[in-house]
Amino acid sequence: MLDHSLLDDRKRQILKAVVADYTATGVPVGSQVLAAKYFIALSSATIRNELADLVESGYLLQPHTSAGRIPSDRGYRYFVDFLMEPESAGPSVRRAVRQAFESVPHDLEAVLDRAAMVLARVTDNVSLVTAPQTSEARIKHIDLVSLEPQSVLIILVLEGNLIKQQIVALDRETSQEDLSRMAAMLNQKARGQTANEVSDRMHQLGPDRGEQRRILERLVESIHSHQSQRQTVVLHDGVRNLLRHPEFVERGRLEELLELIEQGAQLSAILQQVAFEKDVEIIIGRENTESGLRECSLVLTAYQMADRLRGTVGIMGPTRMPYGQVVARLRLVSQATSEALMAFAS
Amino acid sequence: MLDHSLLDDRKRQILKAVVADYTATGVPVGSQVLAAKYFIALSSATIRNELADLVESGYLLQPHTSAGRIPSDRGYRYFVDFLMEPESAGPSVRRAVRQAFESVPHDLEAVLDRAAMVLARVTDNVSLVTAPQTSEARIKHIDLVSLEPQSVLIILVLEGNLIKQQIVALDRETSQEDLSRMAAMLNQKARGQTANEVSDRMHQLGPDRGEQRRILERLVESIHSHQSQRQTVVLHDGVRNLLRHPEFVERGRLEELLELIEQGAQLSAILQQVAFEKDVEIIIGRENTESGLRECSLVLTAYQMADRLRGTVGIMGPTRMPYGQVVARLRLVSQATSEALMAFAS
DNA sequence: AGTTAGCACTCGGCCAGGGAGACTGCCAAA
DNA sequence: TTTGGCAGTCTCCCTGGCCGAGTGCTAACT
Repeated sequence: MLDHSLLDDRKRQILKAVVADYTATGVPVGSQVLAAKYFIALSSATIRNELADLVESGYLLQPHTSAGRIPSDRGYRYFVDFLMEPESAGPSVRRAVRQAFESVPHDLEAVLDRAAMVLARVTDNVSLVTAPQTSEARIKHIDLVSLEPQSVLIILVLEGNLIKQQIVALDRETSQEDLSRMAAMLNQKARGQTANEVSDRMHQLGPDRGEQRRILERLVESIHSHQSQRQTVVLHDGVRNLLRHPEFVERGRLEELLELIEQGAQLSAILQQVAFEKDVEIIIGRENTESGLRECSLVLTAYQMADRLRGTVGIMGPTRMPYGQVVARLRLVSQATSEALMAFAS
Repeated sequence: MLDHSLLDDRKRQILKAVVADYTATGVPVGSQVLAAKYFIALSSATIRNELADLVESGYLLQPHTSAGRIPSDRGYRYFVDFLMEPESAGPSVRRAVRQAFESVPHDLEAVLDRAAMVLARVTDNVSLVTAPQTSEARIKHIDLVSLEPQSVLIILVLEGNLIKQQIVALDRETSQEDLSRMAAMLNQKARGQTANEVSDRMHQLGPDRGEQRRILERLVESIHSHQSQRQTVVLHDGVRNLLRHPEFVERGRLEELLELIEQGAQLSAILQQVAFEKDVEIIIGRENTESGLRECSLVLTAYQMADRLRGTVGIMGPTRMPYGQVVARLRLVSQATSEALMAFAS
């Protein structure tokens, strides 16, 4: 709001026009174009004066002397904070999103895959999706299945019907009956607790409970490993869209970006940090700490799977993007994703 | 073998040298370079004559009059069929592969992810991995878990400890006791059969078995959906490596390729068709039916998870690639993958 | 017959130079 | 404060010419 008062209304209108025109055309926009298309009442000379001011105060940049102006990161920031008008997704987009989720199976990963796909398509950018954070999810059910005499399948059902499984080798043969008994006991003790709580309580027990202890350990490990391991994975789609943007002609930048995307860990860290209280979070250009993202923007929001189960969904694209449209479409996809998940995460 | 006799020994040596030099340098190779680096006993004029012959018979191409020669698809084919010498992976590569699989959890997808990652890294190309084809896998165990009164979790353990799960809504409340009884029955009937067999037998039953029938249906569906749906997904890694190859400067070609990779279905179809009897299958340039792959080569082989459970692993890259090296490293990764899977697929 | 030296020729890559176009900044007038 | 006019600046693009690499051909050589 402090920034807000620094610009008078006409400067705001001009900044808005520059962002609008530049995001639409990709060409630096000059005073004549602005006068002709957006400010018929003003002459190009007047606009030139205002543009010069906006450059001086850091909202615009001029690539070189005889080119038009483009928004700086600061300009985009001002735009999304104060100037952007709320848009809503058009009917064809709504239809595309609806259709994408219509036939998707009742399966977490399938839904998230689909979300990534459709989001990439409707925003023409790279989509990013993380699985829900399970550290705080409560355990709903535990099942132990004997596979071979010394091999047991641990099945864990968490809130939101999130299922995790792991195969564990045992030290000695254990019958299905024994396992069932153990499972019943575990269910009684662990149900309604989070993995962390189980882990804590486990440490309070002595090291003396034999197989049950071992299974318990693996169980907790299963939750955590799934978490620390799967969560470094960021589902993504639409990398092909990057190639279409002229800002990624430079090979090096593109390669750096691709490495970031395929590697996943750093991106995951960023997506995890998204403040869930905010509706949609936008990170523009140099606001990114990651050097590879210096010329990119992220637009992120959360989807909801169950009460405390939330994940992040968003897009990555060049700083020059139609923020209003992207936000509208991201919201739409996020909501559709939540609905698709709620359908079976009850 | 017919082709083999068409080239005399010196032409073969020259073709081999051209392939070797071109794959190493990326620059069309001329008669002088060949004479200096590979055939000190011959003059460049002699080589020129031979090169002209090789161009005429279609093994080499000349990009333009005053450039050197490059291998044609036919030339590469001749090379991999008759001239390529078996290589073996170096110690640093072996170490990298070993380490990659050392800490991988006992989980199918984790192992395949890791395989894709390391394969992309050691071959500097895009890696492609499909999950095993489950249509012929036998059912080992069925488990039914009551989640909510009207919601049941179906767990299916296939050969190779391949686990599939699905949540199904029931028409009326069913207790865990009922479900356990059903599961016991299903186990007796279905164990040792393939999904297809269960499906067939199901159709022989009347439509009158109520919930059990419904569960059975879903069970079969679970196997099939997982199959038809997950199998169109091709795990991949190393797209960033594509950017490093000079043959993909053209934006259009790259985009087409990326779409193929991200879409997955067509690639999946190709990978499924890999003849498992062959050791390593190489598809060069225009031998690909898919138009996007006309300037690419695929090098593919199979990994083994259990007796009848096999999947495909391979790489996609420009036709100009060090085939010998790639084949050696692909074999290594395939073998390591098989071992990592056997460890828990018993 | 196969090989070699020599030579004229062809063709892409690279660089400098110049014209066109776009936009600016500034100044003076309204 | 706004506006018209104008000189100045900078990129883009096209052109022509040079250079080097490599070829094909012919004639001589083994």
